[in-house]
Amino acid sequence: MARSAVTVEEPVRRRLLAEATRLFAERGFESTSVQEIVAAAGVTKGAMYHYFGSKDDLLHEIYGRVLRLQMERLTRFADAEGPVAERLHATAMDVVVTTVENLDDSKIFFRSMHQLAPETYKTVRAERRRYHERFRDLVAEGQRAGVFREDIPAEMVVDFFFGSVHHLGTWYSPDGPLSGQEVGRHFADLLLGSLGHSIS
Amino acid sequence: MARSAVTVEEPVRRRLLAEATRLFAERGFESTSVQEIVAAAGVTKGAMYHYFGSKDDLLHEIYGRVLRLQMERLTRFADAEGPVAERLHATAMDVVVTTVENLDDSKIFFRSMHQLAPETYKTVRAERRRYHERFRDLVAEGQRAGVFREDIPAEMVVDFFFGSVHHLGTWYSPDGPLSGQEVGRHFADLLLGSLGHSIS
Amino acid sequence: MARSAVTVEEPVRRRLLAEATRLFAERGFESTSVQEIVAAAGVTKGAMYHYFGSKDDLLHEIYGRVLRLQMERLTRFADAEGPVAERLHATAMDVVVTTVENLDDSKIFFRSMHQLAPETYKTVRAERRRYHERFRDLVAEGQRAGVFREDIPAEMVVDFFFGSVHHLGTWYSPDGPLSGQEVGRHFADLLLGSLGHSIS
Amino acid sequence: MARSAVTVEEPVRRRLLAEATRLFAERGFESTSVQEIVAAAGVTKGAMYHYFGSKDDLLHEIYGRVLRLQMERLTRFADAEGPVAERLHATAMDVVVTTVENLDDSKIFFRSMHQLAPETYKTVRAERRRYHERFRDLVAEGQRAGVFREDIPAEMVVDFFFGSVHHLGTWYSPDGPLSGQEVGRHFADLLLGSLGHSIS
DNA sequence: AATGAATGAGGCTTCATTCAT
DNA sequence: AATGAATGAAGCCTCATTCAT
Repeated sequence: MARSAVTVEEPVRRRLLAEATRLFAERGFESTSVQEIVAAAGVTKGAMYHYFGSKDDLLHEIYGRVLRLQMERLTRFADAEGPVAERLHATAMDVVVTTVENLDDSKIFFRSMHQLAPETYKTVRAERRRYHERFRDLVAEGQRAGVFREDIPAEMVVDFFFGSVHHLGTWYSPDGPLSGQEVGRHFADLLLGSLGHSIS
Repeated sequence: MARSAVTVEEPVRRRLLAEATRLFAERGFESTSVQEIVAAAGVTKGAMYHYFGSKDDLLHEIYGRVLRLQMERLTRFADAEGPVAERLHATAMDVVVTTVENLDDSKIFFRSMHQLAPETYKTVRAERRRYHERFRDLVAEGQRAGVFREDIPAEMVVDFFFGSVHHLGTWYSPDGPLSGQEVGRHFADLLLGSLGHSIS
Repeated sequence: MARSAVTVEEPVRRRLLAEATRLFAERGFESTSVQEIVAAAGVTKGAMYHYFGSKDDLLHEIYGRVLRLQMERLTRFADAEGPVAERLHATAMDVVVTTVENLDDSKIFFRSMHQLAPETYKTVRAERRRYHERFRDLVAEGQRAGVFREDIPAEMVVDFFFGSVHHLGTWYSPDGPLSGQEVGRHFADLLLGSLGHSIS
Repeated sequence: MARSAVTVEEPVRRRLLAEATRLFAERGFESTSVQEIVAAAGVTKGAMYHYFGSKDDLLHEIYGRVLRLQMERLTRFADAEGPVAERLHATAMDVVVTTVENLDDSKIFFRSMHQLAPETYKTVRAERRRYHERFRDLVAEGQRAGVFREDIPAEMVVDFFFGSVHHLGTWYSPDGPLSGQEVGRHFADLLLGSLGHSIS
């Protein structure tokens, strides 16, 4: 079964990550066995340990992918042109849309964070903090510009908002009546409103 | 073995619940072994299985306690006298204060919900829904009264706010600079603000 | 709740033995827990350990009762008057009838014998041997008298017959079409027939 | 690790089945721990659970092997040529010889049947019934042919005889004075005699 | 005569991981 | 690149029994 030498992708590796993500989201990291993952991916344990050093490693890679994606999107929107209120609104919307489009990742994120090895845990926390800081800077920028209320610490506004976003995994369903865009708009409106600014 | 009338020792059952709560919050339900729980409570496994049918049962009882407490507090504040905006503000503050006072319970709540037996899971979801509904009614009442913006579904406002509350377990620390009251005030302000109303 | 000082029976003890017999027959000695027995008898563990030294002791008492009953019946029939063939036939019938009337005892007998403490086990085996020997003597008596074939050791005839009797617990049901008397007659006929003698 | 071509070591699976059979026969299914089985087979528990789904599964496989063997032998003898009385005699002898050659299987059969999962239990009962029916057909054939007495249901004759056979495990010892052949001849003689027919 | 809390040993099973091939 | 047999540690739970009352 010869493969093209050019388009060498690693379907096995990708399948393993995909199934692991799905299963971790569905039943949690601790309640998912390596056996279940490899069975879902249609391979054997040996194959998994060929591509990943451990079950923890799988989780670690998922976190890496999520963090990279989130940061990339956030940066793109936050660094755009335009008034800060509009940028924050657009960014908040995109955060929700991205989360909804990768709901499994979101479900895994906080629920399984503690299962990471201490080293990895620290790295993820730090990366996540940078993510929050970029968002916080946007809020602070608006406060300094006088378009947002200043009596609430920007840091807390961020925790307030991202709490809501993280919670999406608990109630949002793509089969429900609302699209990610719609939820995003509402959430962004609520955020701007809570900052004493109305954009829409 | 007569008991000292003064040092009424904590009953075993209570100690088990307390230690289980602490450990589940600290490292998760799945990552906490029964052995660790009974060791922390200073009893043997047999004693635990005398009081609780299973490890799941322990978790179940914790949920029962949490739900009862939350509902009781919410009802008390929501049913008070006064303008709806003030009642919502006070209720929101109390939700935060209660959560912060029982941060371990909060950490356990969403993270370990999926480990409940399907039957129990349903019961907990239903009870939690009733809780949300009572809060939502307050928001809807204000919308009908014309004091809150009406272009966002009350249901979504509730999910938005409780997401933030649930997230507290992730970042709030009683040793930090802010008291539960302070965070509560900020959160309530943000909530009211997001509804287009300013109370403080 | 004063009791008559005269008719002091011990209903608890009796209930415990009865329920234990039923449960041991139904699911085996090892698969029946003390908890199940006392629950069925409507008492607590403490009560059971008041009357019986151990779970093994319960089993032991059941064996004692069975052995006593069997030996008593066998002796009565074997020692009666009349031709040996008639006595063997009547005895064999009675063995079957008695077994069928106490089918639970029969189910327990061989299945749980190995669970007895070595000491008790020996005693039961010895008592059972005496039982067999009395039956064997009857066969041998008939062989010496020339009414039974002599080319098969009496001992083996006894094992052959009691195997069939013990097996009753596996297939006989009091709700089935045959009474214990009927099965007894057939079995006795088969036994006599196998000895080359026809009585009915 | 190349294998010597001479001492082809018993595969782990086979060793486990062999030791389990021996131990179940010796002390019963419930009183034999998985630990004892794997220790006897010289492997670890993990190895056992690699080959068998559970302790019950081990028992199930033993039953499968026994049933297959019994049916195969019975069919071969029952379907042979010759007068029905001779065929029944030969078959009965072979049943005894086979039982004695696999005495451990026989000891396990009835004693541990109840420990099988309900599903498996039914299957085994059904298979066993087919086995009995083949034997019963032989008896009925002789009755219709007029060579066996007809006043006792063939079904009962079968239960009578197989009771004796099953009981062998209780008293027969390969170290005793009688060979399996000898016991088989006696048992077959007794069976034929009980049917009013003398063959030897 | 009887309770019920508590023990401690042991039972079955799961699981992440390794290793020779 | 991938297999699958095997390990060893750990997990949850059951159970006969004891003991103070």
